[in-house]
Amino acid sequence: MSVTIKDVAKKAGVSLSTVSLVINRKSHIAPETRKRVEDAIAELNYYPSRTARVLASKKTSNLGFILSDDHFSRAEPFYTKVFLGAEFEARQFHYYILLTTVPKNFREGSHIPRFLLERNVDGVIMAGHVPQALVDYVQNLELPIIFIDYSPGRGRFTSVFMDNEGGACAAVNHLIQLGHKEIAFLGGDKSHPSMIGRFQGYQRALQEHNLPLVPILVEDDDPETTLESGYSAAERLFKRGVQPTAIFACNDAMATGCMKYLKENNLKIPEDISIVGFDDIEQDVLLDPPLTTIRVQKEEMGAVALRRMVEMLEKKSSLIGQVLVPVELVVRKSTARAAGDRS
Amino acid sequence: MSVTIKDVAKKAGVSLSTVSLVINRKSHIAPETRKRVEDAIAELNYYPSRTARVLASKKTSNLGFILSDDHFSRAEPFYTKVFLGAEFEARQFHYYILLTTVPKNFREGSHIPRFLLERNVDGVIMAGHVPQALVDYVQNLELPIIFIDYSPGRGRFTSVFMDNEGGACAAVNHLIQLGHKEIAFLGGDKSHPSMIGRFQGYQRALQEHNLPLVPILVEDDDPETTLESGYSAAERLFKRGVQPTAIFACNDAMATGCMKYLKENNLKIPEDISIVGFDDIEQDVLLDPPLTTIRVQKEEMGAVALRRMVEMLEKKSSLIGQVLVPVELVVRKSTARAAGDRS
DNA sequence: GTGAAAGCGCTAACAT
DNA sequence: ATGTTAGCGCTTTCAC
Repeated sequence: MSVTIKDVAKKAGVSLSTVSLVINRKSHIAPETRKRVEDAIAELNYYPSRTARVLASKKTSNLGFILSDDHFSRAEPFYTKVFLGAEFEARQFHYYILLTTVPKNFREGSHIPRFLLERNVDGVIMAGHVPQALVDYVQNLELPIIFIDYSPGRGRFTSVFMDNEGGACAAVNHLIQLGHKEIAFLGGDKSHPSMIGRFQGYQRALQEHNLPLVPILVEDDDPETTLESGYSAAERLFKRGVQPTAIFACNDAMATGCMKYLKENNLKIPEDISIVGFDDIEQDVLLDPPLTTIRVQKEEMGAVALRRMVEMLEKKSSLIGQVLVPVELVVRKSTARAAGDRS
Repeated sequence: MSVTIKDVAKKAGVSLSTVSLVINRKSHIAPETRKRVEDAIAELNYYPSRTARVLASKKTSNLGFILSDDHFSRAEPFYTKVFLGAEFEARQFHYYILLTTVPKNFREGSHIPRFLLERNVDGVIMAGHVPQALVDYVQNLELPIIFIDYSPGRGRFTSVFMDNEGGACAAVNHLIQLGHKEIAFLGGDKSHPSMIGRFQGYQRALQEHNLPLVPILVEDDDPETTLESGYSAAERLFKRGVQPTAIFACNDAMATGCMKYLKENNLKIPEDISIVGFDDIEQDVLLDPPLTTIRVQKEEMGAVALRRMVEMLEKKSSLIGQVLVPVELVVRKSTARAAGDRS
């Protein structure tokens, strides 16, 4: 078979346990002994058998990553990138990630991820909306959990979010600095924490600049936040006879739908009206004009979650709470100085 | 700790190996003994330790799944779905899938997937274009490999493809049955095997119906197959003064670009001209009109690859060759009976 | 600081 | 058909 700890021990002229101690950096080993062992390892190109270590040490060095299937296969690869960020970070800590999906209508009695049944993970990361029944199941196993872009209704957990409020605030500040005073908010799905956060950011920016919150400029009754809802929300907004010089849309999909409406109604972007979105999806640069938006660091969200998990596992520090991943304003061509502004 | 094979043996009043034999369905066990063991397993809610099995049996029950990072995080979740299909299928065979990405510019000296260094997989599946250096590395490890939607230049391998030629042929047949006789081909990236296959399907369909291949109706000089190349290819085509009544575009992105050009030039779809694409990407239904296309079963491609891998592993049958996953015509609103046709 | 030895939970000959 | 036993490659007391 392949080279084992025994071979290393023999080559280095020490015992098995010494090699083990060197590998695991436990207790103190005489520098020269350590060197001999390390040389032997290098020469033999030795990699400890993960399986044997797991069996002997009672920790699996595996992490579960659970997503609902519809989230994962969405056209916008948000969660794919989150996973990528986590997987990349996991390499550093020598964890394997076992990725699996559960049906969005998961309930008691559904197929349970194998790595849970076999108790083959040290912890699990769940991204996006996951079924409560699954959360309960994992909790019963007493496995540490980290949520990404989600937090279950009951219980206290650690969750990683993007900075929705800060991002929205930055977006609206950008508009204000361009001289806009009549800034509409286009939103939807008011129950979603992200959407709530973004609306709060909108409010905060206005407030900080002593601009009034004009209810008639806020259009967020749609239950969805899609391209279509952006279009119809814009329609409803303008049918009210308002004349905003700028619009903050709660995400890029809605911004895109809104732009479609504006164009069809002969409003020039950004000459007549500026618009900024949120998310920085890939299509943004293909729009005409390219959309100013808030960039979300999806990979970083995954990486942060992974580091948090490792902390919980290794330092036993079970600090509970939210982690906010910073976002960033990306200025493209859909925003310009307000007409008539000469500040 | 948790319940072990020992507990089961004691409870069932048999030896360890009997339990092991029952679990692994090897040799024949008296039906009643088997029943006793199975009852004990059920009662104790016993799951064999995967780790211990791996250590004792020399097979990892893990499969590596490698993608290049840019493929995986594309906006169109093609490979995500392929992976999903493989992962889902893997559950049935009790394999874990270790998913990782490599940079597209991977070369000797790059970071090598950990599961390869640690020899912790029984085989590897690679999807999309993967670096030759990696392929060589895996081959040196003497691990079985299956490719999806790709096949390396040198060496003989098993690859899973979609049925490009059959799909293209079905698409063009559909047009012919609608009475079209002047059918243009819009393609690009002539070096890509998929594009070659699709052009062959176009040819075959014409041939089967005794229609001539008119070179001036073929426009495939663009090195890309994007929305933009679809637009410019259409432009070049029509600037030649031809008047096709239908167009087969080699993928939906090009079809979309082509539609944009047609609309700008006041050609009505499908009244004046029919168009069919290939891929069935999610945006198709949002187009105006919704695009008739060829559906590719992405999940099935992953599932097929996985089953093939399991066969290689378990039956040692190393049948080498291509596997074609069937595709399917999806008729929407972009195709209609040819004007003036009354068959 | 280093070595000896007892497992970790299972499989796989080999006996019976 | 079933039991006995020797590992698989490593970690981890416990001596020295």
